[in-house]
Formats: sequence, structure tokens, C-alpha cells
Amino acid sequence: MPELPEVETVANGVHARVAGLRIDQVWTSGKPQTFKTPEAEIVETLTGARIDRVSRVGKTVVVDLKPPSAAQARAQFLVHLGMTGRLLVSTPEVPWPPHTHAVLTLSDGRELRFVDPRRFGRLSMHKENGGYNGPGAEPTTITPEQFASLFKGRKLAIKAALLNQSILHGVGNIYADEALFRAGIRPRRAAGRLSRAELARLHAGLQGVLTRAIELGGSSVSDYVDAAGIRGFFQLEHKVYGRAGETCSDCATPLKKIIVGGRTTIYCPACQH
DNA sequence: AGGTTGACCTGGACGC
DNA sequence: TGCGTCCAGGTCAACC
Repeated sequence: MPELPEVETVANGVHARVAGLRIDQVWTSGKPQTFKTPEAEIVETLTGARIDRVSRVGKTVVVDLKPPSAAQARAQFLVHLGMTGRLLVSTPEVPWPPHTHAVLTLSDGRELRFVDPRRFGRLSMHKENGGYNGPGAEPTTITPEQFASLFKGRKLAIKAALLNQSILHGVGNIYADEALFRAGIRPRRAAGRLSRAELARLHAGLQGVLTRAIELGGSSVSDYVDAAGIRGFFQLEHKVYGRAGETCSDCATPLKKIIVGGRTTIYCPACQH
């Protein structure tokens, strides 16, 4: 579900609500696949730790922890929301939603809850020195030159390349299609065959669409909400994603629906080349 | 090694 | 109303 703008919105919202609080108690569901690091180790590391900062790397929410004693190593609690994951800050009297998989009781009495119906989300603990950097390059800060070099010699479709998190992390199906529309590039073009001008347009289009989406709190297609349960508004500005069967808002040509990299892809055959 | 495909899950929308 | 089918913001292991 959530891509970079949604994850950033969630991380910022959670940070604003829980930074500085201590984790007094941890409950976990026992659903094994949710826990990439063994559940017991996650519970052990979280309990008693203080939340320093909550941020985003790629599509992952990163919770920086301060251990209860200075002798213990610092750790980061990583939350990947998968397709339907939510991180919610609630007061305890609000009933747990169905598919709640982790609940952290905080020192002010509120709860940080991880809810995930489809269970594609993952919870893990990162303890290496240097902190979690994500699998690929960061799209919001990458320079046009670095961006162009990511695709050199690549034969896969540019859309598939944008979705590959080990190349560039944070972009998913919505923002890949929207960025390609802004850049006027067809999704099936070979990544390594794009001209310098096209790569420059794609870099600008991608950063533009991500920045605008972050401003609007992300896209709420069906069930995405931020830490307070509020929907985003960028879906109102989607030019192609989710618009199969409609016409292009720029030129009125019917939009085309194809499959690229196994994912539904929408583009304008007149505006994109 | 790079690239592609199917499996993993639940629930909502739609058609009959 | 109810049942079946298809589809969904994402990975990842297993293949070619």
C-alpha cells in the first residue's frame, strides 16, 4: 500500500505524537511472518526503551530507540507497512482494530499500534552501526546525475526499474506511473535506453510528484490513513494511476492499461513516448 | 547476474 | 442475499 509519501506522512505523524516517550509494555500477536526479527528479541529490545525519533527510509518507518541503560547498544525498530499496514497512536479505551499485530504501551498511557489485515507488513530490529540506510538510493535527495547513472546498461522496463527497491527505494506503483506521465515516457521503454533529456525529465517528474504528494499527506486509495487515522489527498491529483477507462486530462486521448513487471500500469499513448 | 513470475494474505467491488 | 471472481499502495524466493 504505502509508498514514500504515505510512509513519510505516517513517520512524521508518529514522531510528533510519541517522540520522547518510554515504551512500558509490548504485546505481539504471534503471527510468525509479521516478525522478520524473532518476536522475543523485538519485545525484549523495545521494552523499557525510549523513543528518540521516528523517520522514514525508503518505504520503511524507522524508530530510533534509546536503551534503558547506557551500556546497551542503540537499536532501530523498523516497520514496513506492506500493502495494508497502519501505525496508529490511540488511547487505550479505543478498541483494537481487527488484525492488530503489535501494541506498544507508552509512558503517557497511549498505545502505538501496528495493524495489518493482509500481513504483508514486517517488523524488525536493526542493530548495526551506522543506522539503517535502506536497500537503494533515496529518490527525494538524489541528484540528476546520480539518478541517471542508476539506469545505465539496464535492459528492464523503466517502470520495473523504478519499482526495484534495490535501485531506488520508496517508489511504488502509484508514483512510478505518475512520474512517467509527468516525464512523458512510456513505462515499457528500456531503462538503459532513455536519453539524457528523458532522464532529466524523469528525475524532475519523480521529485515533483513525491514533493506534492507529501504536501497533501499522501494518496488514500482505499484504506491508507496516517497515525491519527486521517486520509491523504493526493489521489485527487492522480493523472493516470487508477484512471483506467478514462481519458487523459491533458489531451483527452483514452488512457491505456497494460501490465509491466507484473503490475497494472496506466499511461497516455499520446503524451508518453 | 539480471530479469521475470508466482506466492504470500484479507477484504472490497462487481456480476450473476 | 449470496456466492464466485478479480483486484489491490509490496516484497521475495525461485526460476530462466
